[in-house]
Amino acid sequence: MLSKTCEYALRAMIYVAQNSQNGTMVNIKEISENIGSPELFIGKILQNLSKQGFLQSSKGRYGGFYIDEKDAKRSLADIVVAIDGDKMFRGCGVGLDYCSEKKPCPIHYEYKEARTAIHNIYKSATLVQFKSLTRDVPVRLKRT
Amino acid sequence: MLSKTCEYALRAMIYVAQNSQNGTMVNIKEISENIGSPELFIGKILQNLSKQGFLQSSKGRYGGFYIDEKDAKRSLADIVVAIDGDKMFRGCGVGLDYCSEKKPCPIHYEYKEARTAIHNIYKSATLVQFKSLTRDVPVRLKRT
DNA sequence: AATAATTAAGACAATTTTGTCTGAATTGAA
DNA sequence: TTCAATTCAGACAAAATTGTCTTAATTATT
Ligand code: SF4
Ligand code: SF4
Repeated sequence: MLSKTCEYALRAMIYVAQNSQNGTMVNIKEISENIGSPELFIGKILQNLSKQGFLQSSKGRYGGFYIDEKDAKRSLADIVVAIDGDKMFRGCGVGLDYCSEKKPCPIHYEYKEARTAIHNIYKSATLVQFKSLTRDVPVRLKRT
Repeated sequence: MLSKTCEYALRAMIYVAQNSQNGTMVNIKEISENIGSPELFIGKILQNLSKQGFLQSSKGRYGGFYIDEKDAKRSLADIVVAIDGDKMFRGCGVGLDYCSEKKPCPIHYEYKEARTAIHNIYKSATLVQFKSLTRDVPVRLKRT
């Protein structure tokens, strides 16, 4: 489905969004411990997303990553596309290079519909949603 | 979504099913040319599926692969699971190891539903379906 | 029986993805 | 200012996936 890199990215973004309350930055050690990823690898991933404008970063002591209100409105779909591209949302069910509407295969219409449903789910899911959920029901981002 | 290996496998199985009409075997050269895969690689993949009982093979001159009526009733889902496992059909939307019904994340229920829809599509799609379609509307298995 | 054409098997190789290391740059605090 | 803690950048390394080669076994035809 999603690449491992992309899964780490989603979990990390959710975690950072949840913990970007009062201006304090979240560092990669804390992130990796909480989402169950290699520390330096999630660093690389967030560096990339940071350059693409998905979150803010700060070097030096007490530095780390931060997601402000505006960025928390981004959807999971945006993050997925930024890392894995849109193959998951637009690709073919049996791996062809393009989707042939003219000569569709037996699963084409059903597949396309389901694929669109998945896309809509990721598009309408924002980081804020996960953030606001923190209070009463903490989202589990890691196997315990 | 699916691994490249699995995509090759699906396309090859569809092709072989379509061309297993009158007892003649289909060889890997023909298959690879028609589905756009490396010849020896699809050989390996079909060897594997053959050992798992998804199709028949025969060595020697005029040998190749063959899918009989019974095997053509297998679903695409069976093939996917045989190669990629069931991560696509049962995995989490953000990459956790297990699906937590007790503390679901904001996308859990929608995601689960869509994932099940995808699963049902692959489960109900059989090789025969593609086979019977051959006559009037040939399925395109390769980029032209 | 000899030959040509095919899959089977396992080792090997290339590529992509995932993960690590090292040093530089930056930042806040002492 | 100095120091410690952090991200940044790029090279490097390991692992997984994808693809190839070589030889053997098998089969039908001649
Ligand atoms: S018709 Fe089927 S095989 Fe062809 S592009 Fe669409 S989903 Fe893929
Ligand atoms: S609740 Fe959400 S994050 Fe947790 S396992 Fe289900 S889909 Fe994944």
